[in-house]
Amino acid sequence: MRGSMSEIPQDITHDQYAVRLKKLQDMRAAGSDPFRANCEQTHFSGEALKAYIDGQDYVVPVKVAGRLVVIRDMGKSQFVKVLDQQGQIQLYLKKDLVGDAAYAEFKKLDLGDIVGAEGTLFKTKTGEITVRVDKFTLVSKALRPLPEKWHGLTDAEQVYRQRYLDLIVNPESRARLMLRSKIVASIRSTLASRKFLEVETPMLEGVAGGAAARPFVTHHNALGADFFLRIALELRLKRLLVGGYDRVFEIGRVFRNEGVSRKHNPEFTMLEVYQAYSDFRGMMELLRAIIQDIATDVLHYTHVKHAATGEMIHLFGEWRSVRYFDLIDETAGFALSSFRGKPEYREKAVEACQKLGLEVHAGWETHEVVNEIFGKKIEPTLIQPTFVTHLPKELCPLAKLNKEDPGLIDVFECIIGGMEVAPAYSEQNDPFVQREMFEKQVGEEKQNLDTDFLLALEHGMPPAGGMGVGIDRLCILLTGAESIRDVILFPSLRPTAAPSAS
RNA sequence: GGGUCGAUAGCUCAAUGGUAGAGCAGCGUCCUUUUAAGUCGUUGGUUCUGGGUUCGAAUCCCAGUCGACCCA
Repeated sequence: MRGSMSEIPQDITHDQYAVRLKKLQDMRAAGSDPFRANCEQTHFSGEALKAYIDGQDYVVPVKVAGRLVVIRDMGKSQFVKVLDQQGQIQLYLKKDLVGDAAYAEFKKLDLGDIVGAEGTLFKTKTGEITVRVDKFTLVSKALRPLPEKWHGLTDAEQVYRQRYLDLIVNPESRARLMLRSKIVASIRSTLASRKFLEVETPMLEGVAGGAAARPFVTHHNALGADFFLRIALELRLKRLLVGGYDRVFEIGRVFRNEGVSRKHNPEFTMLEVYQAYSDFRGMMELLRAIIQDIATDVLHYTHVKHAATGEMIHLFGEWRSVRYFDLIDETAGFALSSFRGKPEYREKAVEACQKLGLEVHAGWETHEVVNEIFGKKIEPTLIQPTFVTHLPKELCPLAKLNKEDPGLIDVFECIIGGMEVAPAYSEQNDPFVQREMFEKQVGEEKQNLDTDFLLALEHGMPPAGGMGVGIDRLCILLTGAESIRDVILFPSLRPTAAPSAS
């Protein structure tokens, strides 16, 4: 247990917390408040750096604020750096400029303290634009020390549990997670420019539909009812198509009660977008636009490096489009698809898996056996953006069946960097076909049948293209991250007993 | 759920059964344009937790906690 205000360890030089606490108490005893309610700021660091007029030292006045992350004490002058949202800016203090008393106060500041400073911009003899400080104020005292300045914070657990420390000392984390914000903002702007409405639909659902996944269950006390946390946005957004909102999207959290891995977090962010009077081909164009707008406006790159292979992924130009079964046949080494619908199809599919060294589980449906080839042998090899089309209908019950081949559906899976980034469909709007496919999917578990959604479809839903984009995976891809945890500010971890803050 | 690896000072890391160390941070000193500033001195340890083996355990064994990676 660390010392409270009333109990400071005897030897305060042994404990950085105690040293800082003592300084805080001294300040309070002297009548000054080290935790201010406000602090005037005219410029972020980046704006201040841009405000400097070349050759005009000590002319442009600025007020900046941020956390002290570097202190270089030169005796009667100091160079320090503060960190704010835009990055770092250097401050320069001279004893004869701020006065003896203020200078002595400044010397008592610790790394991690948050200060406000006002002064004028100049360029040091080594060329760094710096604020020459006339006045400074401690606006928040840090009682605990920062992690190491050069190596930063590397302990994965602490990086995730105490993300704020990671953001302070690891610039690459700071930049990567900020990039995520900008990516999401760019998506919103692309969709808004195409007249899509952003909506918010329930996270607490009576039926968790729209995907095949195990939901989290929670309980509403007043209603005396269990709710599921949503696993997809689809069935709600399509009701809005019925309601006459022709272009809608939602960017929101969905929850799946399944394993945790480098590619899976129990809660993750989905973009789902629906456009009436369009179809899955329209979604291809939309997805390209979304990603290419991000590349242009946020990344300022036309290609990104695939983290695992180092291969360059080209985001512009035409994207490859290929039929699911063409890829399957090619990988199997024979025309497996020619056996579709024939009695020996399963046998041939199992044979193909065995040839490829893939394990087949006895309980799998035939389409699952075939999809094992896709998941294990094909998807990981599709590094360049690829639309895989004409999937077997069993893989998705919400898509329109293909006119020429009703065993297939009018959909694409967009694969980039060996990862499924976005599935899109021509949406099923025939209430009879939809009911049949739902019933096949839920089997005996009729309580999972969203009959209210089927009722909505019976009122008529316009033909539409729909698409789901896994925002986290897209960010992994575009930021070159190695794990979903690196693009989520606070990834899910096993709870621990809360460490005492007192 | 299974396997492998990891946890040592505030942070980054050493120490292969025999006195737990270094760098940064901290504390004290010198230094009025520094760039991981420099200089001299110096404090700081429940070696993740609990058992066991041993004359002796950070180190070996068992169990647990948390994390990372791989597999399901």
